[in-house]
Amino acid sequence: MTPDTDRSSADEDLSRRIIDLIARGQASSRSELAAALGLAPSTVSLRVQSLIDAGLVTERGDGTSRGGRRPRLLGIDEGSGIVLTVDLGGGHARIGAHSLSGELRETRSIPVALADGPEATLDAVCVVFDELARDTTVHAIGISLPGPVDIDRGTVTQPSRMPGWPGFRVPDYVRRRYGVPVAVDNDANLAALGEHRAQFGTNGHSITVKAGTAIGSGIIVDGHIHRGATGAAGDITHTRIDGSGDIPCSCGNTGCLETVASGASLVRQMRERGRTDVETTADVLALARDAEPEATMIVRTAGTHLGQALSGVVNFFNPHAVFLTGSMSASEPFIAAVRSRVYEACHPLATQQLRIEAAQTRADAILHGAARWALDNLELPTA
Amino acid sequence: MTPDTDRSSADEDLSRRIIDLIARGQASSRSELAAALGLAPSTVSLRVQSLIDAGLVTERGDGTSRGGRRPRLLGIDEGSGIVLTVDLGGGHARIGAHSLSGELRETRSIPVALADGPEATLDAVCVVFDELARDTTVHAIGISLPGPVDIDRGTVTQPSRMPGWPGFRVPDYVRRRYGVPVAVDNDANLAALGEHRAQFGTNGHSITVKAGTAIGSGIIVDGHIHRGATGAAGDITHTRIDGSGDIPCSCGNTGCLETVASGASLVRQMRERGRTDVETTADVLALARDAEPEATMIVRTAGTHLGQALSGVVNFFNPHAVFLTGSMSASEPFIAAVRSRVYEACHPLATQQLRIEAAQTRADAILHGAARWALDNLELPTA
DNA sequence: CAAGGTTATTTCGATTCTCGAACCAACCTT
DNA sequence: AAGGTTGGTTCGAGAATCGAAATAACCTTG
Repeated sequence: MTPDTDRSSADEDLSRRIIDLIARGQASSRSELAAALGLAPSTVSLRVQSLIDAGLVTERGDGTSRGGRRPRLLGIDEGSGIVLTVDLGGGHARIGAHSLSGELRETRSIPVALADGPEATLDAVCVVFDELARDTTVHAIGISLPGPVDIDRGTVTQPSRMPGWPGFRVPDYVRRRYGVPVAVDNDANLAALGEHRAQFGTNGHSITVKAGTAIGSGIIVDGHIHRGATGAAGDITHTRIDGSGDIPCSCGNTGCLETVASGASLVRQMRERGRTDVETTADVLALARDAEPEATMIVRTAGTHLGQALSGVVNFFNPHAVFLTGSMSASEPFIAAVRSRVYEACHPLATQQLRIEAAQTRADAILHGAARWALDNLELPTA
Repeated sequence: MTPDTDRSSADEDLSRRIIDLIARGQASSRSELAAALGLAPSTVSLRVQSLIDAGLVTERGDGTSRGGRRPRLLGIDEGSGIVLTVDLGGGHARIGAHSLSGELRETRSIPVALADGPEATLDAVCVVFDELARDTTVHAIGISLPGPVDIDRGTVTQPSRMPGWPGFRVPDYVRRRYGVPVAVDNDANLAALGEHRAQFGTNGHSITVKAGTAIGSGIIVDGHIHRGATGAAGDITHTRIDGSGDIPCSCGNTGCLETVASGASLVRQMRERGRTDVETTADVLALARDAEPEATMIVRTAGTHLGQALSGVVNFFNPHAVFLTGSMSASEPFIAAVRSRVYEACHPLATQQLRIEAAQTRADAILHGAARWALDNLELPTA
């Protein structure tokens, strides 16, 4: 239970809402902003001016008249600086440079070994950061870490998987180098944030499921990441699935979703059926894409199982949308099976407005989310 | 997706936080408030004074010195007025009078027929309200309705169950009579709010499950009710339970939690075993309390099934606590079974701080929640 | 028991944010 | 060209907060 440590003052909030409205194209002039925010035109004007002075917003010329003076169009100042992000994975880091509106402008990929410890890993990333920021200024940095993260401290919490990392304050280390706000979170949460904000902005509830070799999810409540009491929220991989054949799971129980719907389990199922040429999730998906009957059936069944697990979650949480990412989300039969099962098993009131879709932000969902999260933590002018 | 319709201005928020801190005993003097809120002493002093002037806060004399001047103790002004609440149920209405700190001072119960329509029902409730408010003023009113509610309009949304109610604006009708803010929500949400606020205040996440003849739940995210996209959140009764015997459920599917763990299903199970003397959930619980082996076993099994359903929810949502209300929550074997299954089936990180307990607020959880909700909607002085 | 340190609260300008009303700017229609 | 319409700014007023200093009431200690 966190105390009252609002990172963002109430005053910064207005600046943030203005930027959000502009970035999402929901308001493009001062008067539209005033209408959308319900504030006096003068208030908005002053704030917009300070955002322009800070290099965050810029004027884009005049719009078309609606019977009177033409509005002066506003846009995010794309030229004044960038946001840097990195998605730290097992063997490599994916690095992104974004415009101030969050748009991904450039990506790089470098090999990293997390086992070398945080300093070595982050130093390697910073080399690329420096390149990307060569002739521009950095406004904020967002970092995605694999596994549970303590947001307030910016540390990895799971002692096991990443030697040297637990307790190491990632934001402090990186901030010392760039002097800008550094925001960290885990990959599942950031993918969810990226997709959600692209679709709904800072309203609404959604779940973003990553279905690949493993299965994980991130939860967005009212436009913000729900991390739960211990930062463990979003774990759906150990949901018990009926009729799953009681296959033992790494967690010690049997019948978990993971054992029947993860990419790893699909590979296992194919090999059990004699297809020893299959070695990765991608192999299974490739076969299914070629309409190989057995692979297609197995992928569909996995979708049904995931749909079964999601139906419980949808009934409980009643989101506006469920987004699917990860390699398996590229398979139409998979998505169709998920959809079918959820709509069949859920209460009509819960599905009446529910969207179930492949994520739009695709492969770089995590980088998009990291950029959003970094922008959420941007220091903004207050008047 | 609701637009920017903050019911409570940012200015009222400070007053609300001050009252909350005082009511929960987390601050009892101006200086403690200033420290807890991170605000200047002068700011707090001014606001406290206006709350005293409004009759919401009062001075309770001096505290003990800690080496200097003694603090002037603050308390909620219990004498200046009350909050009225009503829990509208199928055959009767439970009515409560609360102090301004939310404490339940007096309860009444009257028979009502919801089928008579909203006017007749509410008029009957108001007669009791008038009695309870005879020599005092009413500050706010909270109303619990059975079934889904549109919070913004204050209407029942399900066309089926309550003839004459759908579309009827309950708050408007009652407000015309008393001229104070009237807040409505459904029973599950209010029970959850009442229990959560009593335990955690406006922080933290929890689920409150009502296990009685039927099973329902309310969700609290960060101290506030999570209603979901269509107001349907909290539905766990149709979670599919493994090894449940595929009993058909009212929802059209089979194997729902409801078919194996609801009070109604316990009665059915007992009768199937030849105990035709059992007619209600209470009968089953009475037998279990008397250590009747079959009843005890059935209750335990129901607890295990509920625990199974909750384990999925706990992994996903990662709450600080799961509270149990309803008649079955009085059974220790039931709670023990729930606990046992959840701790067994959940990821350790999700259960590491998890509390699973019978609700403290007991029978009047809904009235407590209605009072909290009403107080959340109280109109407060802004300076 | 008086002096000096400590804690609690209030007083009092200064600052910041917002508003509303008037005003200016730029456009359209006729 | 006149009058209406929309977009935006200027400016004084009001509200909320702050910081610093003043005041109040207490404790400790020589």
